[in-house]
Amino acid sequence: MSSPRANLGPAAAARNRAALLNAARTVFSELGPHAPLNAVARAAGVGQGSLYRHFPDRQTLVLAVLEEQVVTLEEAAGDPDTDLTGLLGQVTRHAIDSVVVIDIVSATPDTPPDPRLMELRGRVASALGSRLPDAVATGSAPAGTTVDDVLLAVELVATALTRRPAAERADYAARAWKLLGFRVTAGA
Amino acid sequence: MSSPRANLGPAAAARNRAALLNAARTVFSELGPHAPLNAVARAAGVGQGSLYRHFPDRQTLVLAVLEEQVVTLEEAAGDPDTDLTGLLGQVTRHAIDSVVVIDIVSATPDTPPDPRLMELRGRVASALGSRLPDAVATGSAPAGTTVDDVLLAVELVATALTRRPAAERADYAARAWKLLGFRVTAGA
Amino acid sequence: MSSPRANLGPAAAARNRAALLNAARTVFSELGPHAPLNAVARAAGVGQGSLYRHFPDRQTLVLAVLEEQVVTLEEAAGDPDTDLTGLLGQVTRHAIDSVVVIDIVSATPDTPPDPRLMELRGRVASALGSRLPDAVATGSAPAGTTVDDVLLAVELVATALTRRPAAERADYAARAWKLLGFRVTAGA
Amino acid sequence: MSSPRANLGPAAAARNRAALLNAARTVFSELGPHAPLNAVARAAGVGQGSLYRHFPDRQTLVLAVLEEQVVTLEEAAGDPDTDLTGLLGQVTRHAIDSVVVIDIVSATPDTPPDPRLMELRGRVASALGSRLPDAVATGSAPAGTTVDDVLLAVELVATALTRRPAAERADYAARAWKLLGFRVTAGA
DNA sequence: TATGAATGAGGTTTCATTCAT
DNA sequence: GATGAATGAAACCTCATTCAT
Repeated sequence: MSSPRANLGPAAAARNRAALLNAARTVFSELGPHAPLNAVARAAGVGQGSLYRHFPDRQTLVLAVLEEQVVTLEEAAGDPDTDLTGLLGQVTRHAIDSVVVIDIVSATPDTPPDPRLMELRGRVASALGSRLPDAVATGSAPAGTTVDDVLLAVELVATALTRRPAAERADYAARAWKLLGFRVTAGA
Repeated sequence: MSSPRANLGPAAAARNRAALLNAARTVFSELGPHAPLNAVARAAGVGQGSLYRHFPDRQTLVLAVLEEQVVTLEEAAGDPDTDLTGLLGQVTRHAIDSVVVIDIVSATPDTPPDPRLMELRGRVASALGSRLPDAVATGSAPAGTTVDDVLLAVELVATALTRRPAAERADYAARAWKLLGFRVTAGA
Repeated sequence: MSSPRANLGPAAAARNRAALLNAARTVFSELGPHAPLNAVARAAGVGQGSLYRHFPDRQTLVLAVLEEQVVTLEEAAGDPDTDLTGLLGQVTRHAIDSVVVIDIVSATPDTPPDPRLMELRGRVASALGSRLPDAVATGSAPAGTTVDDVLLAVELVATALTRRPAAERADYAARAWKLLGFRVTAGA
Repeated sequence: MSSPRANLGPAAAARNRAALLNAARTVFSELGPHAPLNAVARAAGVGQGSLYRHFPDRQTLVLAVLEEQVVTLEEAAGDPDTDLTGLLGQVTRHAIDSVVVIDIVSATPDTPPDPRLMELRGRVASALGSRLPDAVATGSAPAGTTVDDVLLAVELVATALTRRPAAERADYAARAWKLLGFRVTAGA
């Protein structure tokens, strides 16, 4: 009878997916990790049902957001001129912007770690690890730092950022990296 | 007509309060920071209403749990034989046990920090600060560490523990403290 | 596993809205202005959530009931053969049937008057005002009566009906209108 | 162990009762007819239990408030110089001040009218009735007014005041009395 | 007799998820 | 494949009432 949002057919699928990812970043960032999923759908200009078709649960949606960030990181790691300091800067920026994602991933302690998350973790390790020796050599990372140490450090910082008001995050991250002994590019 | 829980009268007040605090620790620890408050009441063997009388909201309840821990810390700090390493060990143990409390306190970023939390923070700072010079002198803390640095480190560790399965927490904390350059008594 | 109410899809939306309005009239009339909203949902054969989707709060629900009545009044006012006596009769009948609605609308004195209510009031004023001069001329209303007077009279009667047992309302209204000096068609 | 409010023994009984009545007027007036009863107890500086001992339910408490007002009215009626206009002014003032009481008395339509309320009604009728003939004679009340008419008018006005913001009540009452054709002393 | 904590039923509201169209 | 209304379980919280002291 009426004409709600036009049904653009399959063509809209990709567009919708992208819109949902963007909306997810925004909404989670504004409303926190417990933002109602329908807020994401609304922000994306998409029906509830489409949200669930693309991302059957909260976790999947968040992992997709993370994956985007990892891809970006891998691209940066593809440029031979980028060093650990730069990569960590990028990771920090992501953490600052989408702070909450990390809050949702593995939200339930004592839950078997999500394999998809583990995979992303591995890819981050590769990207950062490729620059670690150089970083240690130039003093951008403490002597004796292992790849696991770097990941641990990233986790400490990213998780802590989760609790800080947006306005303080950049400063806070800077202090934390300093305390940890890493040189990190200031967030853009 | 039926026999509800007996009304033990006002005499039960203190007992109830204590029971609620214990229950809160347990329940939050098991069900996570979003555990329904009625689960706490039930675990404490207390009516819904009593919970709300003693602790008008989640935040207040959690702060009371934290306060207990701070009191313990202050007692430990009263013993001249206890050094920073020992105090941090105790803090870490608390964090491991009641991991989630930190998750709830200041759960809403961008919210003006709760003054009650700030007060507790100050007391922790005093307790730890009193031992800092010694710790730096003996190499238990990195050279140049300030009280703020110690608090930052505690925050990084405690927050990160929040995300780890219970079984891994002790190990995880040990690795983190090592990375941060602090000597810390192994969790009990 | 069980068979909850069938999800009839969006097609049911209009039907649900109507069912809720009917249920609201009935339930409020029977249980009084503080009837639990879930009683309305149940009576309408509709889920809790649907009630809240259509009518986000009690006030909105009640205003919708009132609006229906105002529409009926406007229709009656559209018929040139209807005089003030007839219109007031209709208003009185509405008040008798849905007595409580007026109890809920503007339930909180000292609250800024709801603009939606003001709008309805304006529409009632138009409908009644169009017949006032004639009514004064024929002695159906006291000499010198203004539109505001008519509204005041309606308010006095409608509010008072709120307090009377259903069985007495028609008589009570008749007495009140007589005291006020208006000729009003006996309630149907 | 502690010393809460001192238990002054039976001597305090009368004092408590009075305090509760005062508190009831204030609290109902400020919080509306649904004010929690414990707010009344608190405002009276009296324990919950004492409230219930003196006034086993809301209705009883409210009737006691009304009774006080009726007594005042009867005292005024004892003075031969007071006419209907003055008595109605007093009634109006009471209605304005304690507006809500009438809201609570017989809050449930279709409930058998409370006999205590009926008795008060009778006393009001006597007080007002004694002045009616004079009032009609002097034009302070419409010709042909019966005692029942006066009571009906009082009810209309008092009930309607219930819905008005405090600031407007005096004006509103004046308009209503004028519409009803009674001369009434302006509220003090 | 006064006190005030305890109780718990019940109303309100939200939101993850389903499903007819 | 998209849409968006419907569902209802479940959390939150309030408050009338009881009762040990």
